Amino acid sequence: MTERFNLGRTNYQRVRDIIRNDIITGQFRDGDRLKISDLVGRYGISAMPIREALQQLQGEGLVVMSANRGASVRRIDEHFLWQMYEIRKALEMFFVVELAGRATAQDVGRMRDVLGRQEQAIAAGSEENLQKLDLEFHGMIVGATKNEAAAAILSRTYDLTQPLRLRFGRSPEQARRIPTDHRAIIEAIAQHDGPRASRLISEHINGAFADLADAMRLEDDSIRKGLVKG
Amino acid sequence: MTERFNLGRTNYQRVRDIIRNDIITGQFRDGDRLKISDLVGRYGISAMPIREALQQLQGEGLVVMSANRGASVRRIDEHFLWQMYEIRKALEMFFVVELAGRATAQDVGRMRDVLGRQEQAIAAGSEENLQKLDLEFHGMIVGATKNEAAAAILSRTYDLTQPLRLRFGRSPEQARRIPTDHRAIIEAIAQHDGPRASRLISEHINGAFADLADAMRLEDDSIRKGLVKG
DNA sequence: AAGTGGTCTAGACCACCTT
DNA sequence: AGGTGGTCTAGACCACTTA
Repeated sequence: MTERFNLGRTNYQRVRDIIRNDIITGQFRDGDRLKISDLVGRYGISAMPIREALQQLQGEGLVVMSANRGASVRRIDEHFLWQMYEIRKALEMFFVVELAGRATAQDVGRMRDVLGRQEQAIAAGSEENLQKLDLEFHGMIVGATKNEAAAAILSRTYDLTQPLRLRFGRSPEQARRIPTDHRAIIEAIAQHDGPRASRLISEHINGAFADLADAMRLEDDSIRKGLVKG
Repeated sequence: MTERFNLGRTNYQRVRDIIRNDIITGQFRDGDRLKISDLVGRYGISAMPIREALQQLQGEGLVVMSANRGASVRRIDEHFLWQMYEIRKALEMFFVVELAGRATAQDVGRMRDVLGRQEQAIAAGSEENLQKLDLEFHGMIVGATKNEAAAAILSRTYDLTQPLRLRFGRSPEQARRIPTDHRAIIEAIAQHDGPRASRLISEHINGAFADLADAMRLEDDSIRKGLVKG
């Protein structure tokens, strides 16, 4: 009997999680080719488990594969970004109405707790934690009615936009707006005011999209003017 | 130079499309195990391309895989079905408001055209066509603002519920309700009445869910009483 | 302890691009 | 034609189950 380090995980799962993480944290960027031969060297396993990992990531939308041409990290332009935020609005505006209709004091307490941790993350200047807590907050809204499938879709939209958020950062005013907006949303939920919560969410998400799209356009302009190398 | 039958498609893509189709049309059912060795025999190719096809289908939600235990067709219980219909409501209630705000006569004309073909499909008793046209109608609402990602999500919820619809069929009254509901929705859109369109969509989808869930419960009861073999 | 069936590797194969 | 790199096969390997 030999030691077990394995815990029921297979190579393709491990590699999938590593590649996903490398994409989300910006190690592989937007449009980068993911060549099997490179990845074979990088991870020390053979081609097939890597291909399987890429197939799954394609299913999650992070990676694009085409026949006989291999894989690359999905390129995210402004139109695609806009689509992600529209999907978030659709899901959250709908689910927050349901939540507001039947939120308990405990639900509200949990949301306030996340809010507090967000304020700490901003004080500590941790964009990565802020992003995680933002998904936790919005996930509480969408998953509150035990709709795990909807929560998974929301989470995938975060995976797709997080690389850009990490890359472009956030101004202090933009960061401070997050807990302010969230506090107002929590109040509306606590008062069982679905329509107001829904409207506040919509405005909050519009603002988040505008901030990010502006930052993107700024970089694009810089590249065009040759100020930063592409 | 030899002849080309290939057209740039690879084995894993072909097999993926075949398996997807076999699931959607009910050849493989709800919960069936998909054993690689069976599929190797069935399709005459080796294990790896089949595994890749299954990985992709897992990404689409049709198949569930677990480490060292292989794949099976996702089992769809009432809770999961309910989640799919909630997601549809969230997407369509949101996007129909946008569409109603700026629908042209041409948009409305195209929707009426689909409506006409639905009536023909019902007259012809073709559940499969009816289902396709239903997705086409709802896809026009969600995709109208060029949100291909949202349209893709909607389409996946159809892939997941269609097998049950084909299995349980639909009473004549249930079938007739579809074009009636759709006509009312088109009218609200034509009059640029977003809130009404949104409410009508919500009711329409609630009705569709209730019909299907009832049929499912009926079969479950029959199995429990031993009237039909499981 | 054997059986079943999923997973991984090495290397052949083949599609597509460049010259 | 040659090069690059994605795809496929055969068979070994290994996790998990049943006896």
